[in-house]
Amino acid sequence: MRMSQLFSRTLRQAPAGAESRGYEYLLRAGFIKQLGAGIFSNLPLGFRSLKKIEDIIRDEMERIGGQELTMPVVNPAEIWKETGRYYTIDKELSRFKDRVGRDMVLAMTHEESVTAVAAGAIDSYRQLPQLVYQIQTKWRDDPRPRAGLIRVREFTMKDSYSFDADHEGMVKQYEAHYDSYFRIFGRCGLSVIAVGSDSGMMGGKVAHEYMYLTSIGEDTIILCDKCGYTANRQVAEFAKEYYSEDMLEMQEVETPDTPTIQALADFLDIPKRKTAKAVFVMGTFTDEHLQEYQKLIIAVIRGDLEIEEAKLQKAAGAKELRGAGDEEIRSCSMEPGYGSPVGSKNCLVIVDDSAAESSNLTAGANKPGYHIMNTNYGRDYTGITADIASAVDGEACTVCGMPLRSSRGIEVGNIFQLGTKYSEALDCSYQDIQGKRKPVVMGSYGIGVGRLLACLAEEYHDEKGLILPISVAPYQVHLVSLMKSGEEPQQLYEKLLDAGIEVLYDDRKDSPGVKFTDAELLGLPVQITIGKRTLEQGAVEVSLRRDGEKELVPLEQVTRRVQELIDMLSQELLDSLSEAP
RNA sequence: CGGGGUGUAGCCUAGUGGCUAAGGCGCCUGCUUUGGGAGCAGGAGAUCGGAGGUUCAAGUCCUCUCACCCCGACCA
Repeated sequence: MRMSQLFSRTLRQAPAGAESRGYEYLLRAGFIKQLGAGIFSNLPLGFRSLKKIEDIIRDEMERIGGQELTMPVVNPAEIWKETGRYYTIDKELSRFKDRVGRDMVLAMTHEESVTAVAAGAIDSYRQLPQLVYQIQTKWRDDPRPRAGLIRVREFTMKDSYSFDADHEGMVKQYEAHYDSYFRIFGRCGLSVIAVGSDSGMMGGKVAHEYMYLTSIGEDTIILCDKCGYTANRQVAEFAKEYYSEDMLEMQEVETPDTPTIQALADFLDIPKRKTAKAVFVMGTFTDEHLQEYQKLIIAVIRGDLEIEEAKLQKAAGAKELRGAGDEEIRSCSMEPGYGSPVGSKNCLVIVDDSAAESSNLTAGANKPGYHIMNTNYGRDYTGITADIASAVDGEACTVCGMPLRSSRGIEVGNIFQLGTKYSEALDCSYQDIQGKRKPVVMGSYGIGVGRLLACLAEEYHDEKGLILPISVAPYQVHLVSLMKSGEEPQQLYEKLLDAGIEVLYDDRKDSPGVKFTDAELLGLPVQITIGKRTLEQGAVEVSLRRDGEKELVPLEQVTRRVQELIDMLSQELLDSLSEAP
């Protein structure tokens, strides 16, 4: 490609709102262009990178037996009603009616459609297992898109779906994906870790997320450096210490101006772990007639710990949670700041095991300025016990007991063991060897392609611009010509093309400074500089973007030398694969 | 959906209610220049996000509205 003809142009200044360096460079280098909140165009350079990522994904999907197909972005709402997601997913799922008033949705993922397709295609156990995948546009009307390509509303996702006769088969395909994903991310040059995760709206039990660890990430990961335990904070567990002793009589005490645990502990001069904290939230639930209703939830946890909302939501079985207002709390006979489940009415009580298993905790008296000492779960109040505590730095690992550490990360892929949720809802079944009809057992597996590129831009840049790995850079070579006349640059360009090398040829009439700066901004792995000065020695300069060290290469050896460098860079990425966990 | 912020040319910015809306980058033409974002001269490009209003006079003040960004809620 000639740079003088390139569709996009580089920007000297970053458009306002480019928060991270990776995003800034993608914009300035002309990879992407924003059209609306969370809506981007992929310009030719960005599109080439995305295609390279997609081809790596295709390669690896085919390796584990995947067959590519595509499914429609617009779905009749009917199948989404049958699986219930039409009702359980909120505004994130965009709905509309077609011209005759039929309910339609924009697919945010394709479990429904793939299951409907498979229902017609699969009849017999002989056809199983199956694995199909697509690289398709998804639309999710996220309430808050942000961070450039990290969190968008329209995006390209690789999604694959496995179909098996039984759980064991599904686990096999799940494990194949588990390894395949490391190969995919590795070939793109991105280091990720797999962490146990919440299955969220997908349903199912076992799930992993592939996280790229970065300070700009929006998920919090809990890890154990000793034994390798990793989990999203939403589901991360830790070893809790209980403090059990003989139960004492409840006793009300006056505790003025102590609406927080800290104030209470200071006032009574007791450790926080001797207190019980009550957190009030309103949960939205769906009854058997699919009618929504709200109910106050009081979450009780020992005062030295914090509530993890995702865990609480799951334990309560609520569709969504929001903070409760003071009046809502009082209407259930409790008092904000001095609340406890003792004497509560008309609300759902969820008790963390830390509070349930510890004795004689000081809890609110449900009147301002008073607390009750020596409350005990089971004797003084009841409720559902569950683990609703948030794992934080320094808590003990459940596996090995060593202190846990937290880190920020971005989810670039996920794998779910779905089971039969969708196959049962949409009647996707097969006949087994005994002629018995059974639902197929499914798995679903996603990779955000654009998000992956965004993570790579985040990982691979310096103060001058991008330094994308050779496997995903839009071109392999940036040929910079400083000549104002002469045939040599053009001839070299054609020679490289003939050798099958991907070249971006800067044939513009700009000054050397402009060209070098742009070459650094785009950051193509190999740079060739050809100018009068080099030609006097019958040579060109060749350098790698990542270190900038220049070598003089005779004209007739350029193609071979550049090919060597490309092979070396490619091999490095492949070599790193064996190191994957 | 709550809180905060910003909308002036392709990009970044300036602009006490008062003359024809200013500058830098980029763009076009010509000349010069060519190993690190060149120089000179000339030029194009803005219904100041939109709609109402106040005023002799609105980019500037008021109301409404739209869009985008950030924090939170939410989420892959």
